[in-house]
Amino acid sequence: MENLEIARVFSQMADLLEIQDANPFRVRAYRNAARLVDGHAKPMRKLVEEENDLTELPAIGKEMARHIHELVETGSLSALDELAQKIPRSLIDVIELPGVGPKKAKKLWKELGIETVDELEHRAAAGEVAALSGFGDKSQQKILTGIEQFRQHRSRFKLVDADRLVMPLLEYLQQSSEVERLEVAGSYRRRVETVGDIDLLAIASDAKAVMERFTSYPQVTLVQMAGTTRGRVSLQSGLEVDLRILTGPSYGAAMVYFTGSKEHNIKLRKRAIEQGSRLSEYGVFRQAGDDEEGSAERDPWAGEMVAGRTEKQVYAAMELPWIAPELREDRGEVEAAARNELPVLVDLADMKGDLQMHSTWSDGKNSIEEMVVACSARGYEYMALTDHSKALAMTGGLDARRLREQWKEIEEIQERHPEIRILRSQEVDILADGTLDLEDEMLEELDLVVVAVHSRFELPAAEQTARILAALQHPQVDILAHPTGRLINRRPPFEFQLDEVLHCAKENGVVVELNANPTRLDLKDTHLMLARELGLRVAISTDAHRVRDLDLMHYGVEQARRAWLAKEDVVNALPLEDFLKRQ
DNA sequence: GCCGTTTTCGGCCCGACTGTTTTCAGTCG
Repeated sequence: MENLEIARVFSQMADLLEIQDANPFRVRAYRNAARLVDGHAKPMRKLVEEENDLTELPAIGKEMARHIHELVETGSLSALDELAQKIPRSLIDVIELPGVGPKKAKKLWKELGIETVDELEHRAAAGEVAALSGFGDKSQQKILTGIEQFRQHRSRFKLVDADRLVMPLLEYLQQSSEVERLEVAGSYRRRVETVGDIDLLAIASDAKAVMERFTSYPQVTLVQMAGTTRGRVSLQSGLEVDLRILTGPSYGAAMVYFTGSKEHNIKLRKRAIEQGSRLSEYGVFRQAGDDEEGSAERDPWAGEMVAGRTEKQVYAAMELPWIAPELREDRGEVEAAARNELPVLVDLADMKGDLQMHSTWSDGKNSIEEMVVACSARGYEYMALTDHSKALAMTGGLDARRLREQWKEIEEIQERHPEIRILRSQEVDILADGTLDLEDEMLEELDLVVVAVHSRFELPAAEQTARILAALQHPQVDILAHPTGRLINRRPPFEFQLDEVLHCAKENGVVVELNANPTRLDLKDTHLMLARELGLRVAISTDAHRVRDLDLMHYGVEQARRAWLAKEDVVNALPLEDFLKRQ
């Protein structure tokens, strides 16, 4: 059983426990464990095999460790099965619906016998839900609308798609003279590879007017809420957008709060409490002289406000340096900040070259010279031309003869463009048996050998792993491209042992790629963190198939930042001289 | 269920909005 599946079991436990009205902290423990397991680069299966003490992991105690052992060894969890005897598992889908949480799901089930989304839809359509106490016409309608949306848009939005949807909305809002400041926060600002919704923050001279403009954006299909400081709408695309309107003195605190992650916020708030303060989206408040436990008065402005206007001030009030949004995942960044040991993250401006791109020689849309001119215009010192190898016939992959022809053209173009070094390269297919799709004598003449899997994704994990390991041990190989083969929201990674591959890459001096294409982002952040711990270097490459794809580099850099990578960790942040010397 | 510079017990983040409420619970982020 893989980490993702173990994580799923833990979230199901959490959901069912919540419906059962269990201790909310017990519920959270399962959610924390799910998150840890999902984000852990090394398979739990492996940790169990190697007889590691799982309770060493954060969020994993005795009980969770037992659960993981059971899941790895039997493929199921008796605790979940027992719980599912009492509460139907299908209610998990029901609590995903907007406006329905554990309490209401339980009520629907106990009083109307509803166990599934389908049943809920029928009964709501028949008007039976509105008759239930605690529900009403509006709740019933919201449930029906929610079910419709639930069916249409089940997956999260790729960051690049969110970018395309957010830009015009920002432009629309900024046309209003009442908007003084407007920014996107949330997972979008943390540059998470996919986003569930969009969080906007604004300072406005007239909050009501701005909220009205927001809810009347032409793309809005549903206004979920529209208060004086907070609104939420759904767009035609299915994307949900939150708008929070606030005042200057709280802007920085709200940015922190709304940027998240939730786990990062919780860590910060705990720190504030330890220091005798309180952190909310309004600011950092020094708690007024321990006025009795019973200060049940829920005044968000209670105490002396010590920070709030800028993020920097908020962090400083907690004796921390400012933390880059990409790091705010509670993966040790608060602790590192407290020790003043935050990494200096790689930046787009650090990039000195692009190490994967295609031309019309295979499946690219632009000529070599067009790509060269474009790379040069981006200030790069070098670039690698990596057209496909012959096994990928559909892309017009190059055999040895055509590759030699291509080198002649490269030579001519190189003479016309001395300002940039054109590296002779190829994206060589790793064949099913682990051999490479180009003769050794040709490989030796290349400046850079990039290898990748493009076929037989369905091989059993052991074979797939062996295949890649064999390729990495070839002495000419420099870079392993898009190592997991995943396409976000479209194709899962193929099954193999990533940690073994990373170790092997380390031993053989192979660099792993971070493919910057926003549909790939492969390796992903947690994998890259593991690579970094192993001391592997990373190549951030666009895999451009046309000139404009070269501009996708920033998605790769953002992902690298999420993995704590500094420019020293990135080979194509090296100046040309050093890059050439590295091998 | 997890966790520990005061702790192996007793904590565990904070607030807005909605709907159906005669004063607030539930949901959400």
